Amino acid sequence: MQASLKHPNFTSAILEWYRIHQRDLPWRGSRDPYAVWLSEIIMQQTRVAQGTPYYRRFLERFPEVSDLATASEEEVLKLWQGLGYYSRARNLHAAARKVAFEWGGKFPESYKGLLELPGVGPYTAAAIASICFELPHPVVDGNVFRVLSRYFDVDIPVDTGPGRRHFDQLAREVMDPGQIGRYNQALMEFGALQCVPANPDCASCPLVQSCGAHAAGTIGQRPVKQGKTRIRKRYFHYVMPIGPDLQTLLIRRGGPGIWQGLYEFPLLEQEADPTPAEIGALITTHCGTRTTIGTITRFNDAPRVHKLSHQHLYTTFWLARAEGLPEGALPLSEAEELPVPVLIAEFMDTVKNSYF
DNA sequence: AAACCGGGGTG
DNA sequence: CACCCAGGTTT
Repeated sequence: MQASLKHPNFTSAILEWYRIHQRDLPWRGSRDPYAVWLSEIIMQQTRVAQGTPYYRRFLERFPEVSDLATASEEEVLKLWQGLGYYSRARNLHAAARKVAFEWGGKFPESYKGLLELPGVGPYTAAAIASICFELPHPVVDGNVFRVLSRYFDVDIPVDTGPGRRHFDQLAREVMDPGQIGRYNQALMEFGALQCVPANPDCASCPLVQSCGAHAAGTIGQRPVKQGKTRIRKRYFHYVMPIGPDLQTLLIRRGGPGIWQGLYEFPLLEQEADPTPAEIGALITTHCGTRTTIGTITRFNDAPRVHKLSHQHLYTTFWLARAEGLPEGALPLSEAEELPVPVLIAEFMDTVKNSYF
């Protein structure tokens, strides 16, 4: 078994561990750039268990990159709904169009070329280049940061420029260029299953005897991160207009900010409860002066807290009887065809079951 | 360099 | 509750 020059022990142990413990994932074994790219974008900052159903649905609906390229962005976002980080979906669509319409349906076969795809950064380019084309680029993801920072007991923060450069170099030194695709997947799999973030089972680890952090007792402090993420509180008041024929209105959210391209009900962002006049003005803004508001009822007594990574959304839903809604108004059944945030999808479900 | 971007799982 | 997840883009 060939291995890296500088740390053959580490490299061969990872590969041997992988031979025994690797999971049977749907995209594993494929060297088709489209399938590998799709899996990598979906799995960015996403657990395998959460992303796998999406991967299957995308590949079934879009068997080839041309199918994805000719679809509407709205359909792509709808299929992405619930997975989060929706810029991934918009970039996925844009990248597919680039491959299909500018590059003749063929993915770039170099690291630099792959980086030109929107949504493809250093990690994803290295993953595709190594898995599909056996190009000697080490992947450096969250798993790799953790495994290397522990094995070499590195206390340089991983989320800094110097840290990034240090771990890139380290990853390069321990890689096996002779089977780079397999090795990259092995290292990530090792991080995902063996060298886990909390309470790793070091007793069963094949590298325990040479692990720096284990010897130093610093396993729980690796990797070092400096990032401090403050959570912002926001107060949303969604007003769902309901016409005489139970039609409603959804608005496409623009940028910048969360949920770009997704649909939501007319929104007032303020802490205090909106007055009937404010709700009327909101509806007028979106529907024009021909629309009139009838009874307004508060749907949820206490604000529903929707938690994102960096924001807590304290949300109240209001139902507003309305007449003279514009042409764009939709029956609820059609509204469900549009891509919406999970918060809105859950509300629409509740309304359907309790109100009508 | 730092901020921003989702939703869900886990201890 | 804090942390993390097969990260990338924008400012």
